[in-house]
Amino acid sequence: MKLTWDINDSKLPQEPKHFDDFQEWPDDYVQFIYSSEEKNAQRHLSGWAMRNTNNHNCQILKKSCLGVVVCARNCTLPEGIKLQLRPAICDKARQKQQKKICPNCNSTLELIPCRGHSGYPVTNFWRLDGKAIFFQAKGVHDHPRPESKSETEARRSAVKKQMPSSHLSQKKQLLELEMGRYHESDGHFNNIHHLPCLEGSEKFSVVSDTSFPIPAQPYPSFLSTDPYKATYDSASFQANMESPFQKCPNPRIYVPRPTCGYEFAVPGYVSSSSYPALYKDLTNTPMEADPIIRNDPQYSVSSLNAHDKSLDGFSKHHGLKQFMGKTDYGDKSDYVQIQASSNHPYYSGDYPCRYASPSTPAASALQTVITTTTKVSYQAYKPSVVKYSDNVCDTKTLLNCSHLAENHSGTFYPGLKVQGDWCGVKPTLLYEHDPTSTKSECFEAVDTYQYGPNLGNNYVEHEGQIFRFENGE
DNA sequence: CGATGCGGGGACG
DNA sequence: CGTCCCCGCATCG
Repeated sequence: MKLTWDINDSKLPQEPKHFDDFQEWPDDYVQFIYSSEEKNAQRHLSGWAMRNTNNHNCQILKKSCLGVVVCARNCTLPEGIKLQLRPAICDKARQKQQKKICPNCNSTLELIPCRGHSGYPVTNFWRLDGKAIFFQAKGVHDHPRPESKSETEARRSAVKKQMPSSHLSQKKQLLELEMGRYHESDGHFNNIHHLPCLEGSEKFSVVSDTSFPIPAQPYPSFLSTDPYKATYDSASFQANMESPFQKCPNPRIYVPRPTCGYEFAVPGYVSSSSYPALYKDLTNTPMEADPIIRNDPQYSVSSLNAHDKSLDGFSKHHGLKQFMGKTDYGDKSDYVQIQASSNHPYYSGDYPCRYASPSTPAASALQTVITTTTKVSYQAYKPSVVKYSDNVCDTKTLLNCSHLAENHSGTFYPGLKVQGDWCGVKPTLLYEHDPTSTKSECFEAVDTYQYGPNLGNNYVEHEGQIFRFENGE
């Protein structure tokens, strides 16, 4: 169906039978047709950092991928995670961004350009035609996913709020605290409960790990209430869910060798504001082994925004589950594509070198990644070899954790309130509560990115994940 | 401050 | 020409 048209065709399919659900992380040579009502599509949004490219064709909007910003030393954060920041779209801002230092090792940050399309950046094309928005992507991202736009925005908003009161010393303290806690909590959902909200309410967003297949989940009915936001979230949500499966093939691309560890990709972004984001590995197995960081989108949990996640959590709480189901068709298409792409010749070469760190021992079961709003996203991986089916298995394993998650919900949730907007919808909400005010401080002084776990977010995410599992079951 | 779009221009093939 | 990229301008949140 999707190959029946090309973005450059003089005439595109009229009145498509159905519209695709918004895909936050399109990858590979894929095409989608969104409803002109879809806000994310209207805004030409993408999880990838895409910048406008002049193609001298006002009918077709072309955007090219900026890649991802990582630590020049490719250092591994305490938990085996790596920074994967979203490149600023604005050239000027990007240059500034690259002058900042890695919060973990103080080395410089590095922009990994995207060369997934015949050596050129992956390109995305958008074209509005009647009631449909045609989307076409060309190329396979040869780099890890950066933090999603929503995560970035959440981080910023959080920063703004907190900045006023933040102090460096406090920030540092917070950071330390988080780290310590982080360690303590290794890997268990339960731990999450224990985690204090370091950041302040605002900053952290938790990212769940999307590595496993996520069954369709019901969406909160309220989503429908706010079409716009709801759609957005749902879209991203779906994307996240789908991505894991779809992209499984890609893992190889990023990480050539099969490893069994968990990988965590944590984009922590802390530029001026630092939010420590705490993330935990939900899996039972801690990441003690060195987790290899992979860039695989699939694995990256980051794809899910805190919002999304929170959304999930909410949905659960609310008992709205219907929504999830809808993601399906998108998945299918993706899945197919993925398979096709699995063999991509691209990247495999460089990427590994750049990104691949020592492989980590395989972790076992579940992996959850929690990210701060800021953007730390953890990615847990399974062995690179993992396939969809494998993921499924994991999922099952993970299911065990569901109860944990629920506990979380009970525990934390209350604390986290959903204020006017949905957490899922708006990142800011997440931040608003911060149980521990102290943490919220961000360090600005150095412009480093911090990462830390966020309780609220974590909570949400966990739930979301749990949810997923349940559904899957 | 940045994200986005737009569009002129230059460099290449 | 077509493809890419750079740059400035403008709008908007």
